[in-house]
Amino acid sequence: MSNRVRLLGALADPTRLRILAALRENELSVAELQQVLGVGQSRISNHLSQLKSVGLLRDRREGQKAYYRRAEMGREIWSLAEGAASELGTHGRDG
Amino acid sequence: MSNRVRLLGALADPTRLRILAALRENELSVAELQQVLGVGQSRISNHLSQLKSVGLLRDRREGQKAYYRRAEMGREIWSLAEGAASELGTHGRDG
DNA sequence: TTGATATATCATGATAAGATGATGAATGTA
DNA sequence: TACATTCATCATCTTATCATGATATATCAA
Repeated sequence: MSNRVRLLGALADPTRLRILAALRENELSVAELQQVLGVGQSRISNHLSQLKSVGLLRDRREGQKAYYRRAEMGREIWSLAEGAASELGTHGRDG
Repeated sequence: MSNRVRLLGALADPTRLRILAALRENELSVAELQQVLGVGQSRISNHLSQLKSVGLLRDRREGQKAYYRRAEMGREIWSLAEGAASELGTHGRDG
């Protein structure tokens, strides 16, 4: 599948949009994202992996922790992601 | 699911991106889209239905024919859709 | 070494998405 | 009326996606 199609697919999920929104200002570790989003560890980790694989996130290892942050992306992308994320409840299961 | 998430999901498919690209300038009937994309009728019709349901397309009936055209949308959306569509071969099965 | 913590990955099951072929409804024409 | 055309919808199958729980890997501390 083409990269941009995969990128669009990565954006089309409430959990991933919430992750991206949570990382708007700061990088966060996986455990911190678990806290913020209230979802399980493997679930977070898998979504992070997908977001990283399409280039939306980067990570940084520090000891046991992995910190994730937004990658450099065109404004269009973040604008769209934030618009979509804003339609989701901050803790809503879905959207 | 939230409307914007559904919209992003609608964009995350090669066939739908090719439909949107084909409708860049003119409206087209379902049969014309079949010709242009080289895919079956029910497949086109289902994708058109989904694109319409998320607000990306509008349709117009004229006799037996149904003409589809792009709806009014923020430039971000079309820019993203066209960028993604440009990564797909004009007749490629996938991407 | 042992044990705790943080994260990734694997296996499974449930649900959703997409493709296809068949059928149905509406329109047009002879 | 009968038949063709255009499109939508339905049933089915296959494949992909997502959530969950279990296990594996890596780091750190005692």
